[in-house]
Amino acid sequence: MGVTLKDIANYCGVSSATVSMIINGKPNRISQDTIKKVEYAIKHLGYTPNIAARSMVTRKTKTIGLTIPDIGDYFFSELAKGVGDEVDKHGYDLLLGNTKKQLEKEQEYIHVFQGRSVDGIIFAPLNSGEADDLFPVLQNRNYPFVTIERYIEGISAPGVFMNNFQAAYDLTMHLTENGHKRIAFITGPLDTASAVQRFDGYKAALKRINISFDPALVYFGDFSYESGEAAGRDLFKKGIDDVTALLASNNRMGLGFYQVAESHGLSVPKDISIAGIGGTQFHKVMRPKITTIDMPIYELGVKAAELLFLLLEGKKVEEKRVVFDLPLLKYGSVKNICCK
Amino acid sequence: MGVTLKDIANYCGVSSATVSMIINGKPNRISQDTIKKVEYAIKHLGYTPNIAARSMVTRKTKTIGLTIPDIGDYFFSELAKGVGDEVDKHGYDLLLGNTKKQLEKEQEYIHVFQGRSVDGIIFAPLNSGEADDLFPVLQNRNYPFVTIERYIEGISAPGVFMNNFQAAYDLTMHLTENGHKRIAFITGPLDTASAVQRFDGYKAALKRINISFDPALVYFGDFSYESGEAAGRDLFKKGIDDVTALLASNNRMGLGFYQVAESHGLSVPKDISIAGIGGTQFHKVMRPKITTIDMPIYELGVKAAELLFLLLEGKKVEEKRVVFDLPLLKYGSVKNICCK
DNA sequence: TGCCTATGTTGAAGCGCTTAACCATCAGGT
DNA sequence: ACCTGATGGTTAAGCGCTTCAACATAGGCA
Repeated sequence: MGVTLKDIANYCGVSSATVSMIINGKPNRISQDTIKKVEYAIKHLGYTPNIAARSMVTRKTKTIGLTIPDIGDYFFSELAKGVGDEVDKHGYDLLLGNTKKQLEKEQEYIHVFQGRSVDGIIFAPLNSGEADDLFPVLQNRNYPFVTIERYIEGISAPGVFMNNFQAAYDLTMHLTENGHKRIAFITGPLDTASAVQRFDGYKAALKRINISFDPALVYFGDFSYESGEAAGRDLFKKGIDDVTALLASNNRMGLGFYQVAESHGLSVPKDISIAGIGGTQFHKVMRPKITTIDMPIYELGVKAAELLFLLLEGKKVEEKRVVFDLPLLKYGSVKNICCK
Repeated sequence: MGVTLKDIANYCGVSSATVSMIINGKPNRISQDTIKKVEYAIKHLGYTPNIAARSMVTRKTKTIGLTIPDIGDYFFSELAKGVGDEVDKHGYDLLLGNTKKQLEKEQEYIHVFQGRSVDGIIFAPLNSGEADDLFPVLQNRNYPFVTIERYIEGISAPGVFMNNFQAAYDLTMHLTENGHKRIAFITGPLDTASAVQRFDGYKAALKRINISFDPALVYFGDFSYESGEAAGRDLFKKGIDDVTALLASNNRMGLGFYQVAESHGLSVPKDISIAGIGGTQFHKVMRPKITTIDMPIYELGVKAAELLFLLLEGKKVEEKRVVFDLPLLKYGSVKNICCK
């Protein structure tokens, strides 16, 4: 079907080895004449190297596998974008495995990726918080891979992480600095490490300034819009009382809470302040703009890929685990109630 | 490095041909004994077929290439999800090419995909509205591919499309049925066919009910949030006058307009009705819920992949171009001003 | 016994490429 | 005339798999 090396070798009256060397820019001594001839033939006949054949012998596919729990979700698609751009920059291609948040699917893709001899794998966070037991296997086989936001007990795989603790801590401190003392909190799904870390950050900040932690102010969410709404409904059913601020473990829940608050006739931030940790794009178009923690999602993806390429180059990477601090973005959704 | 066919052939004391046949479930006469033996060895030694080697001889890679202009955009990631799920269902894998909205990148990926011998390609809409001149080339080579929302002059490639005309038409009619006569319109980028079609739908509906088209009511946008805001600012600078409704070519612009309207002290839909065509996820969390055209983005992706697989199976596909009608979702953002 | 058929398995070629090892030619030095 | 070292190539093996023709064996039948 396609044009092969041999075809253009014949066309030029040289051996296919010669052509191959020219294509790969080998430091071999080949006359400018033949180079010109071959290059012309390649253009003229429309030759594209067969990557499969090439990788059979080089044992490199120039392909990276990426598993994503839900490519339709903004967080993950943005992550994929970061990974993809970096991968592209290195001249590699991306094999995408959408795991639908299922651990089994992820395992399946590990096999697929191995069958396709990808040069490395990047594992995006799995919503469920489960850790794949194939990771140690990969590690033993010395198969290069990088994880994103995966806290796995017992093994320390290379990976990039976000400082979830600091994010929640900073946001809570920001609220208290503005005079808030009774701060409600919506958790993420507490079977995931990142949600727990955010919860811990919230508690630690309270402790820091000697506000005692009140379990009654905690609402258990799962990062979904609906669970933010539910938290709102719960809170307003109980009565707001002295609660002056709400901290959401992510902005999607913050938005859900916000809509419920507004529909209860409350105005943000006049009647209640809202802050949330990022990870969605909603905060970009919310009015008032919500005080939030910005997540460098794209950068997380880029960094993960960078890390993987360091591994691929066989460099001794001393910093195998990169933790991203998350910057606080102050907008109008937090009211200063302290010193007026 | 990995375990090969030969390894397990040796282990079992049979030839690799036998093992290959067993793996591929060939209708050959092989004794249950050897089958059992081989299957055990495969499990035991942890064998994974080398796909590259296989596809060298079968000339099939079980891989689909997908080009996407911006995987970080909700529309495209949802599309990718639909494509991916269908591709997965057929046991194929997905090679993702993020083109960053550049035609050249898309062309690059066409070459990459050919080099990787993908079995077929799916081209998502390119924002720029440009048509790749490699399409005819692919067509001549009989390379299976499917386009999504690409209106290409001169060639009729297989593809899936949305009825943009009908969407704008229906929405406009809905507004007029609610008594609106002066309806402002924000266009998409008019160098894309889909934006033009929506514009045409708007105009056709007006004509249908004998409202004369007023160019002064048209604002030129580019599908971005900011261009919606700009339209809003423009309109309020000129003065609302008798404009009672706004139709946005997509909801992202509708949202931008909405925020500006609210900041001008207008309330939706009391003071102005807003409707927009979908394609973003914002309308899901906007309050009031916006009357909109729902885009079956995911289904679009699925259908595109289905179409491709029909092509791959060599079936004579009579319906090579599928047009999706887009359902109208009526919510509270349109006020009835006709008969009260 | 001889032949046919069914059954189970193998040998070897070849997919398109890379690469190590080898060969030919020739100018220049001695 | 002979050797030497560039210079510019070629040959052939082999990557891991599939596939097809061919082969061995045994049972059935005349």
